[in-house]
Amino acid sequence: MAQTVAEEQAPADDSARGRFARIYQALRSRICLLDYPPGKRLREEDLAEEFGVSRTPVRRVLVKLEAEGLLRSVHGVGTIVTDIDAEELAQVYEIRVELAELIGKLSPVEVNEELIEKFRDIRARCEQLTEGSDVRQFAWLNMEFFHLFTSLTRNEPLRELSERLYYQTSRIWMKTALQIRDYQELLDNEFRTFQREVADIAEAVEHGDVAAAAYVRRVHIALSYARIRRAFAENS
Amino acid sequence: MAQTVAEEQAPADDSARGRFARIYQALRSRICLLDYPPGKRLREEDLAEEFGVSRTPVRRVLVKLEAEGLLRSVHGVGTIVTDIDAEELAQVYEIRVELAELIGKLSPVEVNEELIEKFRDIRARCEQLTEGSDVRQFAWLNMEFFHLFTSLTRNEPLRELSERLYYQTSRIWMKTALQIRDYQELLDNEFRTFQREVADIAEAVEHGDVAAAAYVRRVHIALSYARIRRAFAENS
DNA sequence: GTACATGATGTTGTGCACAACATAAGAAGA
DNA sequence: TCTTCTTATGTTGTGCACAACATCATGTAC
Repeated sequence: MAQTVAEEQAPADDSARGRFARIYQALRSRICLLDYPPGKRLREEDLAEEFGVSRTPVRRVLVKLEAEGLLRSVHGVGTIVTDIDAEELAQVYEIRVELAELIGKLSPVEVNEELIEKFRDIRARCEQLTEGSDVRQFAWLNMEFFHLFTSLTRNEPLRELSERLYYQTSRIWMKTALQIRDYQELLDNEFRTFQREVADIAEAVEHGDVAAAAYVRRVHIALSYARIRRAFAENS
Repeated sequence: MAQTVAEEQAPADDSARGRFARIYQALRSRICLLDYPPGKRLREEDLAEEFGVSRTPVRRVLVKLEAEGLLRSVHGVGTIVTDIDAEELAQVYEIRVELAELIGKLSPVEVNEELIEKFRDIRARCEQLTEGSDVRQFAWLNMEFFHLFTSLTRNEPLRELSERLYYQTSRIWMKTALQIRDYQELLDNEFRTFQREVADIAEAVEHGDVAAAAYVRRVHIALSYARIRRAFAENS
């Protein structure tokens, strides 16, 4: 199964905390990568069986995911992956844009060779994205790059907030893209744009200019949202 | 007990969601108002007994509060109210300052008479804060005013983020204030400053200038943090 | 045929007993 | 006296049976 790619980084720790983290990351990845698309109904017992535990620890994870706005449990009905309507999506993007810029302004890290190397590495892997590539691979790289970008600030709470908003919106972005006619054309275009973004930011980091990198990111987030919004309005 | 003041707004709903909300708000208020100071160890069974339920629904609430950074459960030890060290506090304030300004910029509400009246009302109640007033009353008004201020934006996710950061830091601010020698002098000064802040913001709202109100708020948050930081450094 | 009542089915929520774990006190040995 | 192992105690974590709830199908009265 493809989702093992997303879950292989899970900690091997077998304590209570380790199990919790493993299940949590697995479910969050599946939601983010659309293995569990918005509206999907999950059954606690199925998950419990899959992870080899009872419903109790699974419920713990579900409560946390619900607190983060990715799930919603309804008594007697089920646990449903949340969807986001157009207005709320716009609101979250408004904030994401601002937070992206703040990552370059609040407690930016001092750039060292190791960090530069990480950006070079992911840039190289992004270059391999060709037209017609797997959407899933794109989503995965996007997520990986996001985490690398947030590591540009030492402000841990800011990283947390950004991460939370990212997991709320990136999946909706992807879901919307897949609904569009000729979505492959749109996606190919997004692939190229993403490659330019990664390249620009990587170079800014190499010059030690974290603020510039953040501003590039800000602009790309805003433009990416504007593009898909327009495409959706034109031919949904 | 004084905390009933904070909990009387709880919904009377007796369904599962209603119980959950009631327990959640009660515990969050207690943490925010220092009834449960940082480091305090809670026992699930005590809480269960107090609210007339078993440990199970209580644990649900605790998991959510843990996800929000207010609690931390440790297997075999207990559930502990989190503390925040100086560095993280500074980081959260950095963000709060920026978010306060954003509340005036992203999807501001159009001011109507009802909203103005609410600001007039809380302003009048703040004027009654005299020197030597109850710290608890101050904390409560502060919280109430915070919620009113966040209602200046229609951006719901932004409100949520602001709320989360507020509950994380305001209690630490208060705890720090109480540790300072001659804290009554500091607090009296803060009372007056807070009254000015409320008055300034209320007037900005009356003029329909939400952006100005938000900027005043931004400045006050930053200055408030700077003052207590200096006071703590000088005579802790 | 339609509206409504009633039961069957499936899901999450709750209560409770016990396991896993951490901590501190105490005993045994050097 | 100090160290170390053991044990007692208290806490959160887990598993399981059942209650509460929502939904859909079925049947019945009109």
